[in-house]
Amino acid sequence: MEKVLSKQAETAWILLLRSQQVLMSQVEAMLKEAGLPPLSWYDVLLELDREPDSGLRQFEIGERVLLNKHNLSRLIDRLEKRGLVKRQACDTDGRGSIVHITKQGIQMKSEMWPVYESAIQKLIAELLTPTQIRSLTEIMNTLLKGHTKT
Amino acid sequence: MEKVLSKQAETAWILLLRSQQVLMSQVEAMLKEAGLPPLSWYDVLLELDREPDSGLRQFEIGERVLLNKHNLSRLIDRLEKRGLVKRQACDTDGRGSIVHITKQGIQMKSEMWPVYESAIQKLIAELLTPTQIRSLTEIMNTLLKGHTKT
DNA sequence: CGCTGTTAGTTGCATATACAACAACAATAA
DNA sequence: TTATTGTTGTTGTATATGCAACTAACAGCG
Repeated sequence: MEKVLSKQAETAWILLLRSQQVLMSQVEAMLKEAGLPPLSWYDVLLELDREPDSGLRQFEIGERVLLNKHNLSRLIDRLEKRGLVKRQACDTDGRGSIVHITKQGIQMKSEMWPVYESAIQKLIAELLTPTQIRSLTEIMNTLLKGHTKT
Repeated sequence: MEKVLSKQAETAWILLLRSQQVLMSQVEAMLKEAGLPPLSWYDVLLELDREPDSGLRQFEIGERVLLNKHNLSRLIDRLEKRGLVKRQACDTDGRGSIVHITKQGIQMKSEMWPVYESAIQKLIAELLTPTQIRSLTEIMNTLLKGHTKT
């Protein structure tokens, strides 16, 4: 039995938490400053834009964006209310709807991307070396894979 | 002028976001399963426990925990309502109060720690090598230092 | 002293999230 | 067919968060 918890791991965890808070709020602030909606909207629009023809069921969006259905249901409401997205009755499954991105949605997505991109540029790309970026990618992949177990 | 944004950095960012979501929800789930309050409570209790005699002003807590005053004000309300914390009028500054941790607060903190610790153990320490943990620490420090500029 | 600007903290309001209960349908088995 | 169970999605409710307006108190200056 090894030491209960290495101080190292705890420190890393705390820093991870803090940086996530800071980075997220920075990105959201940049989007807001540009008069654009929050990041979660972009996530959904991006996924929908990848399937412009077939669209996506809500639960499919939920899987890709890591949102549970409660929130997603209302998030789609908001998107639909602004005309960025539209729901269509699903032929093969009477319960659900298929969500499609609209022209305005595509437009919004393309407006958000430059802001988002420059945020990533400024907050990540400019600060880290290529090696660190690779390392970060690897570490995050490891952490993500770990969670599925249990 | 280099490429606008390396695909690498974008990937790293996405993974960072995803892992944040997953890790946070896992930790919160573990705490909830143990019938314990959310992580933000622990953060505040921890900081207060470091100054058991002098206590802390609210804005000091806010600085350490990265919470803005609006949320903090109500978070302290909730903590106070459960008797984990108590506000005292501040002698030297009539506006504000000094927050102290109570016996029950210390108790709660010590109940939360094992759960929190085992969460970090399981979600971080067990998955990463010591080298990766060091690397993660360094990268997060870099990202955090970066944000203060501008 | 009064005046101004700043800071600490609270509150109202709109919005966002989590959880549970529910309705509608699908899929399977008897 | 009917019954049963699981899945998709919505809604009610409680709670949490962000923002702006507000109060109260500090600090500096005439």
